Amino acid sequence: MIRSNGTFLAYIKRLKEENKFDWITEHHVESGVKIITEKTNVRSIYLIKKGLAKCYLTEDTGNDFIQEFFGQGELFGEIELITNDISFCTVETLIPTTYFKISKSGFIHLTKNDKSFNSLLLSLMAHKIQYTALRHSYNQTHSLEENLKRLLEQFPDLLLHISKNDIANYLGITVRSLNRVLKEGIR
Amino acid sequence: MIRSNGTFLAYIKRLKEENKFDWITEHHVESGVKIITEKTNVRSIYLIKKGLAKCYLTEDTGNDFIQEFFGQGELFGEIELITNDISFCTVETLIPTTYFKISKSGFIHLTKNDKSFNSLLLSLMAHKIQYTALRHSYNQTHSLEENLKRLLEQFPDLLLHISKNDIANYLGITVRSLNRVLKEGIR
DNA sequence: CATGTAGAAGGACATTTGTCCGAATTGAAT
DNA sequence: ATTCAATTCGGACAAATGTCCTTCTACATG
Repeated sequence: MIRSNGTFLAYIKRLKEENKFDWITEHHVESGVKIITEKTNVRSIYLIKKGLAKCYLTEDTGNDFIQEFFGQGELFGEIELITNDISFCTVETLIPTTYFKISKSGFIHLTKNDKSFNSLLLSLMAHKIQYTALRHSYNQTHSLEENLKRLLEQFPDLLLHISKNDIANYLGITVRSLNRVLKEGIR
Repeated sequence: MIRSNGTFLAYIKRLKEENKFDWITEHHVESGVKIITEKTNVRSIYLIKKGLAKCYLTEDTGNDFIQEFFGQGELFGEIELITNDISFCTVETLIPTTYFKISKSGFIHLTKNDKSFNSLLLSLMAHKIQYTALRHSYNQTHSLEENLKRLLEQFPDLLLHISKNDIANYLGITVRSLNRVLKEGIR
């Protein structure tokens, strides 16, 4: 659910502090800002220093599917730069958020010339694939009640930060169903 | 659904033909063979030259979740080698299948010293992430009927190769529901 | 304080999907 | 062709989930 990655963040922080590369910049935005928009070009990679954002796709049905919530240390934009595609999702902040931004040329330079960076990137992507597979497997083979229970155990204060609508979209259900299960009680 | 990747396969074929590395071997197995087993160590990466396999997880409920069907050119095992974890899925052939196998040390050598390989690997993993996100997004926001319709349009002879049980597990439904929708007719 | 508005909650009913089980079908063996 | 076992299919009902809409609540504004 709320993804985070300490090692990668520490590495980028160090790169920036060493001031080797002026193409690493730091930014701060308020809640509700779209850092990346679906179906537009992506020109940089982004790394959350502090904050929370939702990564979602809007389908032709009008429904949103929340892929993941991004927390501290989460990287995004790299997929689009590698595949050379327009973005397949929107990343929107849920609370005031600080992030690092690395330009496309900077990113390409790092992947080609910085072996540590390259290996951290591979690791990060491999974990994304693994994590996603495990999540969808669990969600698809368990009841809504079990899925929600697991989620609340992992993130007890989930409901404080994230609206019910977003949680429902993350689980692929309606708010009505979410309320029902919350009411009936998590046993 | 049936994933395939031409560029990567061609690259590995060439590597093998040039005979530079004796740690690329070719294997053939019958239908129903598990190339990788869940929760065991992975010692190599595997690349399908010709054939078809299913990649699935078995949950504590006893239900299987089929992550993906692997066709020609599909790579697997790389995630586990990168994250240094035991396997999170089982890969089992559905028809007689030929595949290449590259040892862990060979794989690590390639990622570190072969820039073309490294870049093909990054691209392949990025596409896996993108593809998976789009698939689950679609499946979660559309009706069973629409999901099945889309699947059959993409793979008209799906039912010839893959059992209904596997298709149901891929879609996260029961065979009963699958039959119902097939019967009611895809409009 | 009164009023309006937006969002949250839940009742009532419709629809979808699952469970259970018996009927139909297939294929192998005699 | 007949029998048997294994598999597939689908009917009937149960349970889960969605849709629609009303009520409730909180908060902003005149």
